[in-house]
Amino acid sequence: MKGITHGACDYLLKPVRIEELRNIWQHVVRRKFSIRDRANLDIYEECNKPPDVDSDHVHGHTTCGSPDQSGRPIRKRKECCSEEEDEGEEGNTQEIDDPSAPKRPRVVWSVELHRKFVTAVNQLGIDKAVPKRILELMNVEKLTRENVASHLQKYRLYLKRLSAVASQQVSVVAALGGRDPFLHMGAFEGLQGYQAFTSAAALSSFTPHGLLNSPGNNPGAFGTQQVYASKSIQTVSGNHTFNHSICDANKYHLRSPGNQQGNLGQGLPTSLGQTQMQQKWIHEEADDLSTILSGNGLANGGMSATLQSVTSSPLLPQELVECTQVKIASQPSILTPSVSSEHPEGSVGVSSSLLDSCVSQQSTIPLSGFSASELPIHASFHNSCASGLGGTSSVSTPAHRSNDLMVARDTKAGASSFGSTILLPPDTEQKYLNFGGGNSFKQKLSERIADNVFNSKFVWSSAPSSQLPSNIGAHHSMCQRWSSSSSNSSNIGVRMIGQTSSTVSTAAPQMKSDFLIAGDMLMPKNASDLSIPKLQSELSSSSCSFDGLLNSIIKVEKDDVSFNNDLGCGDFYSLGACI
DNA sequence: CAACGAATAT
DNA sequence: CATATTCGTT
Repeated sequence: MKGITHGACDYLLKPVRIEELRNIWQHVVRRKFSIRDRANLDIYEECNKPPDVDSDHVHGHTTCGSPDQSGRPIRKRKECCSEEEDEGEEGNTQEIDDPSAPKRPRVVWSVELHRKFVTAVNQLGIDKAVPKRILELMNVEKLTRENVASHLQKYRLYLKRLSAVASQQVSVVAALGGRDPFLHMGAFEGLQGYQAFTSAAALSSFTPHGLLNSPGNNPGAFGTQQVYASKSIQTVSGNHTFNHSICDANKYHLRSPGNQQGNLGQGLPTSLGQTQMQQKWIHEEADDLSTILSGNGLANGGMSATLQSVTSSPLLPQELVECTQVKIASQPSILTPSVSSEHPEGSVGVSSSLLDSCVSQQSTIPLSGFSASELPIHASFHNSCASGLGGTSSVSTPAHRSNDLMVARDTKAGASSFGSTILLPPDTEQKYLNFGGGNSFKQKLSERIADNVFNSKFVWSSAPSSQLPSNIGAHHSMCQRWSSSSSNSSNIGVRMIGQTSSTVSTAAPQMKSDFLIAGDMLMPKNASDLSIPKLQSELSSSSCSFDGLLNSIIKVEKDDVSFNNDLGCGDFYSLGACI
């Protein structure tokens, strides 16, 4: 049946089904589908798409995002065909055999839609989330169970990947340190760092994505975020919070594990003093995270690992971003001492341990206790680049940042690929996150991260960077840059801690722009969503550096390669670990 | 039979 | 790639 070939451009090559042909034909005829401009577009698509819709939207853009902003995402285009009488008329007749009419337009999982989806999933709990229920919760008109199932499949895949990465990194970390990062550690230092970390992590993990996503998704969110953005750190956390709240508010809360509730989050928010809403979110998130973390040593480890992994993981740029943010965030948290008290040492220990391990490895300078979270990164960088670079004076080199960022950015482009690279750990089976025992952690982490990351399709890549050091040789240079950048970031972080956001903003003006770019990533298709960029840029400014670094690093490592494996110190890992 | 979820097709 | 559809299970 199929063998026919299409005339239209693309189609020429592809064999088309009769049905398809038919549909196309119908469209053409009925709709007077004119070949003109769009002609090139896939006819196929035309067929699928609802005519009206098409007309309205221009291809790519329309896709998803733009709609959301407009208000309603394109959920489904339902009517398209049906309405169109095209098929409809003959409809009855066709019903049976004629698929044409029936053909529904493909569901475009706009941010909005996805948001709903995620929310639903969160509400249900990842384990219980089945298409039918999700569909119910989503309560979207034309969505079908199949649609949801399909999306769920993808989503799960995503989570899995995410977890895999995280686990991997964790393992790596362990390997690197040799010591269990999580298990022990200096309690105290760790505390602050930890808390910071935790909160940051929590926030970051969730937020970052949220940011990216949310902005696109929720216009409202945007505005909010922006508002907060003013303060870098706070902003960051706030943003995150915001995003979440906006987007997922419901979701994340889900169930917090029975564990103690973490105060960390609170501490953060408090310090930040952001809007109630935000705080709320933050708290919640933080709580979740903290809870999770604190809940189990493992969990903690897992968290950190996860976070790290996320950050470091090449997979998602967003993730990277998040990570970055996390770090940033962490600092603020650090500021808040009160929080720490509540948390179990273990958690703290964990974080600290991470840091320590990283630090220890690096000979580089320890920024300061608090920066710990960042430190690791630092260290990692050094390590990775390491061999050659050796002790960098890293800490302060703000100047370069812009360059660094650029690099990072470019890198990112390449980076996108990594994700595939990741291996799934054996454990993977466990739902999605394997690490240690914190189920809650798992969930949350997975959820949040997933949410955010999930959609994001980063487009970073768009920026072709001639500059990119694709080669190993470049690697060194890169490293240096990074290190510098990293150092910068760390510095920033530090400053931030001590000072506040202002510093940050100052420090990384350019970053913003880069960031923006990164921001684009979120919604590749929806240029319209762009609104995000501004905010993001602001928000992320602090994080930007990180992202850039991370990304670049990651990418470099990846691209450059192979080294990673050997020592385990591979840049890649180191990053992950440190980060 | 309905719903799932993985696999596969488009 | 992102979705849709198919297919084998439960």
